[in-house]
Amino acid sequence: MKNLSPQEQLAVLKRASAEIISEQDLLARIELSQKEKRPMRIKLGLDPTAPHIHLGFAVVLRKLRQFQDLGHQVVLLIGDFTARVGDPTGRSETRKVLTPEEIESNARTYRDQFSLILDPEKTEVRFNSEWLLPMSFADILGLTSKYTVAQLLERDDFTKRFKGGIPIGVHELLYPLMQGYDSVALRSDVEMGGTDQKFNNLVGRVLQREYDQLPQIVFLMPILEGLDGVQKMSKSLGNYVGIAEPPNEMFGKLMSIPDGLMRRYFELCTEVDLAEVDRRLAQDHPRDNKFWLGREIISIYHGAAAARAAQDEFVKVFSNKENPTDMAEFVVERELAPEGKIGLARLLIVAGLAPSNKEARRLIEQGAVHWNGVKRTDAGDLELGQGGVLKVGRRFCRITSV
RNA sequence: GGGUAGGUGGCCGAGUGGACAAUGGCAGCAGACUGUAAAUUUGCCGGGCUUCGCCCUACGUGUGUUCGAAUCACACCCUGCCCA
Repeated sequence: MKNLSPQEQLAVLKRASAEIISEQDLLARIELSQKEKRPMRIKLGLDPTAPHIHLGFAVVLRKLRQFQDLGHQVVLLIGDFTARVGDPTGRSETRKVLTPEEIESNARTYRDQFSLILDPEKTEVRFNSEWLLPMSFADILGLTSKYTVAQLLERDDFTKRFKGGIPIGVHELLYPLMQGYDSVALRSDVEMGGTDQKFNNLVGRVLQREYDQLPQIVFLMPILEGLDGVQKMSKSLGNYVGIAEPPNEMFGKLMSIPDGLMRRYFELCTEVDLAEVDRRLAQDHPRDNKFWLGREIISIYHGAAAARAAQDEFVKVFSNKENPTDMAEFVVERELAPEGKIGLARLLIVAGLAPSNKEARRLIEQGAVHWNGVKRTDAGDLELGQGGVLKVGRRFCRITSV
């Protein structure tokens, strides 16, 4: 793939991208890179607190992987400094400064996590405290003098907050500048991000010019909607599919996306030809198409065999209402069940199937709880006998007693 | 620095001395239906318990007034807006 012409590279890269600022610049930079035999430096900024990669994040990472396959250098920038200073929600706790050892161990964690998609050999991991921490107030004034308040307020969310009377911390105003300065420090040729990063990434271009560098190309990927189909996929919203999740989990979650989102997922999460997708979406049963989608995505991370098995398991459990092949196990200690009996509500709690007694009783009353396939609506003592399968809503747990 | 409005459960947002664990909406959870989709519909939605009931903790923080406070007073903290 390395030997592709600049035009061909651009064609590969454009697939599923949202916006490239600008395409001409990118083409020219690729040409420059070939002429100078110097790989382009592709920057992606990351929040140090999110080492759990989901499909939405993978959209960007898989694009980075393409850059690598085309022979370019990926630089993962961990915003450890930015994160420490930044606390938009205004919690009072200040994050502690990382020790060199912690930084090193974090860097390893990142490499491990990201190597599920990226080629670790071609990935450079950097932390922005490296250059932001030593800056003096004079340095900061120098940096801030290169930008105006009006320019910063152009950012959409700042404008909204400003007009809506929602507070904006001065330090928040500085974020875009810090991020932009990262590009200067890294001498990045391309900065990758979701469309929500457009403003920040553009600041990098301006600052690079100020520091006599070629402005980076801003390469934006679409933001993938989460399982709810409305909000962006994110860990904190809980509407995500992690790429390291077990195949069965992934399959189940993917089956719950709205039908209308299937094409989008095909486009952003797989390499399947979109013409083929459109053809099948138009004629086949949505359920079958969603099965197909699930298999395609899972194949990327777990292989085709695992994907197939995940579908079979899904059919077994949810279509045929059988017990899953694998389920969580919980052993009831003797103290908990003196005479082989335990309160059902109590059992749900200790087995981690309900967060509180109240919630457990609620679930029981509402008919969400089955013991060995029989619905139990009594929160009272349960005869454990030889043990059995406890089902609460969609979750299963195998119970055994000692 | 002055004036003014405000801080309520995951979010939005009512309540302005007792009937308030706090109307309503969203989100969430569970049941029915189904393709673990959508739509629809029903119930739940702070916690504990010996659960048709009882108890504890909660309405920015702290004190106080009251038989009784989310609601009143005082102080403090925080935020918006206007003026300087």
